[in-house]
Amino acid sequence: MPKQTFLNLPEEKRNKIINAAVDEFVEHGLENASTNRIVAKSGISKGSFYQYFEDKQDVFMHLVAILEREKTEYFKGKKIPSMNMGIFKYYRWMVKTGMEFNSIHPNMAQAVSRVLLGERLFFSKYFEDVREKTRAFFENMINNARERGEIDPSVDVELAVMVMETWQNTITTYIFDEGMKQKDIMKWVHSAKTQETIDKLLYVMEYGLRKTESEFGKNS
Amino acid sequence: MPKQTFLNLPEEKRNKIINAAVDEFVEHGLENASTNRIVAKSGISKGSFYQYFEDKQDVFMHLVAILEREKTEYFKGKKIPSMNMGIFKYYRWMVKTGMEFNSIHPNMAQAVSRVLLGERLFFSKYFEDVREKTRAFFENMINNARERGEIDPSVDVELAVMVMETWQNTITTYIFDEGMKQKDIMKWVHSAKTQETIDKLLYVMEYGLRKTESEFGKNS
DNA sequence: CTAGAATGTGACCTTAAGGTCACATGACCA
DNA sequence: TGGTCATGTGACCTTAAGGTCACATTCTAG
Repeated sequence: MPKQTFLNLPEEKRNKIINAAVDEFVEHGLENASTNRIVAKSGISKGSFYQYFEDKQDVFMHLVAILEREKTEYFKGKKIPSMNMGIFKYYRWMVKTGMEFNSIHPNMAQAVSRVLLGERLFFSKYFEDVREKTRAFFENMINNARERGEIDPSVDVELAVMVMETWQNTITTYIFDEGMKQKDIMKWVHSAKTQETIDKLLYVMEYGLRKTESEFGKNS
Repeated sequence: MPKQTFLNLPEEKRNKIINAAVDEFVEHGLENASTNRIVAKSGISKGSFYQYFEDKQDVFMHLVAILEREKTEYFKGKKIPSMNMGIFKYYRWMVKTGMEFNSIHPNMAQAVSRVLLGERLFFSKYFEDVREKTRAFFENMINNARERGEIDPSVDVELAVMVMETWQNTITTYIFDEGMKQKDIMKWVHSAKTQETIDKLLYVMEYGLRKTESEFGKNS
């Protein structure tokens, strides 16, 4: 957390520093952010920077705190549309309100989410072709299933591809995040518990996608 | 892609270099990987490194190519369990076979997936508390819904939390990946098409989670 | 055995990072 | 006005990055 010296600063100066840091994190993430560039952009000296913060991680933590505070306020400002709405409606409301908030504070939200959720080169131009191959494969698979009458023809192919891609990435990440903590990853992957978790995750996707668009329309 | 000089090398030497690079990428990702450390670990000189590769990205690309080739071979080796199985069964088989492959080549697979899918600090120890707060919130929400009889009591709470967390992260990332390309992000977020995509994504989750575990059992 | 090409090497270059500190500047009070 | 204490400053430190190149070593062919 920032030192008292920073909190004593006039708001304008504080904002200038924060904004410079936000820009830096948006562009370079946390690890590759440069304190030199931050001080240059915000027009303070290096010495001052270290009188305000421990290091760049300290700045970032402060940023997360600010965003969290503002988000909480924003949510409080919006009254929940109807009391006792179901869990899914509530979740939907939360996600959408969060999206709205992010679009109001695009830079700050992006800076934080870039660091927390990671910069995934998979989606960068360098790997466009790799990604396109996967997507084309899924698309083909879904179209075949439609032709065989296995899934409803009204299903949104693009959406299904997105879901399948997401699910695959989620499971891969899960396997590495969790699996690498284990001493014997092969044993862990083949264990009943792990397989059950994966099965369940896949069933959530399957049942979610089985519902056709027309059914979505009816029930919404 | 690596230069001819690298391809001429004896296999043993090539492997030593590749393994050193893999270790480096696992630990530091692509951008923070150090060629100095790679050459030190693999026991070659800096000059040689630059005779074999353009730069570290070149090494990484080669690594992706190797992994892709080996994965394709692995999949070819496994025969598909039954012909004409449904799309979801096929997807399940693919995901699981992919998992198996990754657990056989944990380092290489992790190096590549770390770079492509990103190192997400959200899951690091620094942000454990932030993440725990979100998870606790979801858990509470789900438990309440269970008590109100809104969702089946047999539903796996931990799994539902995981799905909700994933879905939220996916949507946030999607908004930034796509939204930042637009000139007016607020307009884009509020556009009918964007809202529809989000709605559909949320319905996939909703219908997926609505199905209870007991039903999973029946249909699998 | 030797000439010449191919390969291997590490000292050295520039650049930039994070971080420190002796000193300059300005605010505030006796 | 003079003195003291908080704040601001940027030259300077170490470290390490990516990359180059003149030279050493090894291999190949005549």
